[in-house]
Amino acid sequence: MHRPRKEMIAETRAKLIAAARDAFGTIGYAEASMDDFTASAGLTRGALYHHFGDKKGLLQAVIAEIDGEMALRVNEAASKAPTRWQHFVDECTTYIEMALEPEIQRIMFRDGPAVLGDPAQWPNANACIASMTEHLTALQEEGVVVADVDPETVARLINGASSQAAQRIANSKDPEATSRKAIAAFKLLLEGLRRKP
Amino acid sequence: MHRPRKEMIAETRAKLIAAARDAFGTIGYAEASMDDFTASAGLTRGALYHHFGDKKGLLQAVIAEIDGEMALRVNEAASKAPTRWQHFVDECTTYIEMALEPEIQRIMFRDGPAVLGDPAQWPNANACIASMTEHLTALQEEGVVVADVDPETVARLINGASSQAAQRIANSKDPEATSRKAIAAFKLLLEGLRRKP
DNA sequence: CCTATTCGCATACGCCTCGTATGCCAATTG
DNA sequence: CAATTGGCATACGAGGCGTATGCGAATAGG
Repeated sequence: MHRPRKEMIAETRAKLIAAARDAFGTIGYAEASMDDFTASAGLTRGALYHHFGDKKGLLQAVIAEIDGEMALRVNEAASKAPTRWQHFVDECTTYIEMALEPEIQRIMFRDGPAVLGDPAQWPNANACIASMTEHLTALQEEGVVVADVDPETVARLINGASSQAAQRIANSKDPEATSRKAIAAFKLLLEGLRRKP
Repeated sequence: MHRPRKEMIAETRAKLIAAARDAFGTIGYAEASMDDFTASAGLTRGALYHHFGDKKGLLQAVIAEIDGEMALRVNEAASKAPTRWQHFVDECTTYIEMALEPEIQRIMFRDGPAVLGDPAQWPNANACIASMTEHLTALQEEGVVVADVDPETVARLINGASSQAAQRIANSKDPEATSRKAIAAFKLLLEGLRRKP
């Protein structure tokens, strides 16, 4: 092995991110002790500060990783739709479904915004929004969606509604029924975007 | 004065809530030192623990207070609308406008959910949602809004979209323009709720 | 091949914040 | 007027964070 050094560094970073992701996703950012989860990765806080500056920096790295995964999953799930509009709707519902997962909900929709502020201003963590915005723009050009509205604004509104819907479903006593209700209401709101014939 | 005791207690509680509200709303919940803001109210943490149990308990009290104020303001602002649908729309836009205020944004939409969890499960802090839900129900009975959708679910989705919209506006370089775009997109989504003739 | 230097990471220290246990004094009660 | 309640302050211990410091291994230069 010619450069075990670089590999070791990458491995250390990966181990820290994985351990932090697990801790943040389960007990939450505030409750996660840096001493504890670095130890669970066989490291100490020294490595953390060296690579990420502080706890917030590590959270950013975790968020960037999750965001990338979400964008991949959303694109994959929606790519089979027959029409572009359906593709867009699938994208939104997939987004809600992902937001149901405790780890994503906690890190991306709760602790993340609380610690790092407005998600719209996160660096390298808006792949999903970017994708939705693109589709909305294309739909406007095709005349499917009304023209006089800002695509990214709509994407953000949808994003906000999704996270609420997901929280509601996740905390519901009957998640199945709540999910149906939420998705139905969601699709109704989306209908408002379509051009009337 | 026959019972200065009860008055003093109420005053202490009020002072703690006011001091905490100011601290939470400016520097944020996590950064707010209990020693600091109790001292700024001329008290100590002893009083805080006695009345509210812990820091979270005090946050709950602050949230309950703000929620009550928001509900009042929303109802007042929207009560002049000529039609019930317009009333409902005004309610939503007023909600967005309130969410622009840094204190409300920070406490109600960021730190609150991060510390206390799903806002839908907060005790005594859903007056706004309740009001919107009522109006949606009435609109369904009048045939203005499509019937096969759950009012509270819709109200929650709107709530989520509002908070996103507000954050976007607040962090924008041109808040005026961003606000117009957000409100326009928002109204468009609401149109999806109306029954097609 | 040997030396010098870099740097990844651990260790050690002090500060701050929180939660609890304890104590005091004023207001109420009889 | 004595007894008691309870509102609030003080004191203490534990744990988490950030910084300064140190060590050892991998690299680069001769």
